[in-house]
Amino acid sequence: MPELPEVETARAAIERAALNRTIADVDDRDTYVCRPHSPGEIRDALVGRRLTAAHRRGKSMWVTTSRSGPALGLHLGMAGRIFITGPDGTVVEGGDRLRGASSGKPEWNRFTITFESGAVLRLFDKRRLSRARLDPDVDALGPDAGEVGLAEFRERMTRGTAPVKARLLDQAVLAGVGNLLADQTLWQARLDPRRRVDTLDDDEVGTLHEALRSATRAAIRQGGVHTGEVIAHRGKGGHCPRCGAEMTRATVGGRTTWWCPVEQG
DNA sequence: ACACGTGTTATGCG
DNA sequence: TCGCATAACACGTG
Repeated sequence: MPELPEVETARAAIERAALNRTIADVDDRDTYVCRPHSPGEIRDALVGRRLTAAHRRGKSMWVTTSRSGPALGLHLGMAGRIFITGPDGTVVEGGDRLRGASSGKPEWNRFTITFESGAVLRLFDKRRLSRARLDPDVDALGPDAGEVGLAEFRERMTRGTAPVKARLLDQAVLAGVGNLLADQTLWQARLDPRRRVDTLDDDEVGTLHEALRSATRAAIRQGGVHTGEVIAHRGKGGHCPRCGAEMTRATVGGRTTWWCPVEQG
């Protein structure tokens, strides 16, 4: 689920509901999610401090802490979510449409911060591909996909010979695009996902850049990549919402890819 | 039972 | 070493 738009939603939730409260306890016992730390390491670094600001680049978040403490890096992996509950236990962030914090097995809470107020921040993940770690290295990431300017986008996108979809998914080139946002963006730009980046002309690069911005912003505004017009039509028997042609499926850039064979030819 | 998967990263190959 | 492709990771879901 989580691509750039979902992560931005989670970041904003932390900003609204979890800053400037003193941390009373941290459950960091999941050694896979908290790797490479050992149990208690993150807890010891955070207890007594406050979260002071929530940042994001692409799909990576990091939260700074008071008294020059380490930053807490959070990554939602493929299925992670952030839930925040108030002192009375009600879900104040992350509980969209009745599916609240109470649903799901307790062991799917992979990392938990309890504040002195009684409020709780939880990293919830049915899988275990989410991650919590201290002082994450975000320097290897490319510029945020929602912010990158045209000149830098062109430079980074068109180097080499990879298929354009694979390049969009490369977090070192551009941070934040996942499989669904890539398909939505390419559909909006009317580009074949298999097109080699070195064959794109200036117009196509410009169109792609604009499509990326608009798809990203729309997804943030509407609450997730699932709201993209073409996303519901990915799947067997799906049709292009513009021209009605049957959607084509193949693996591109190592991921399942759906596109309109007529318009994205 | 088995294939699939919205992310990241180690490994392998030319 | 670079650029790219693939497997592996963990584990629920259809």
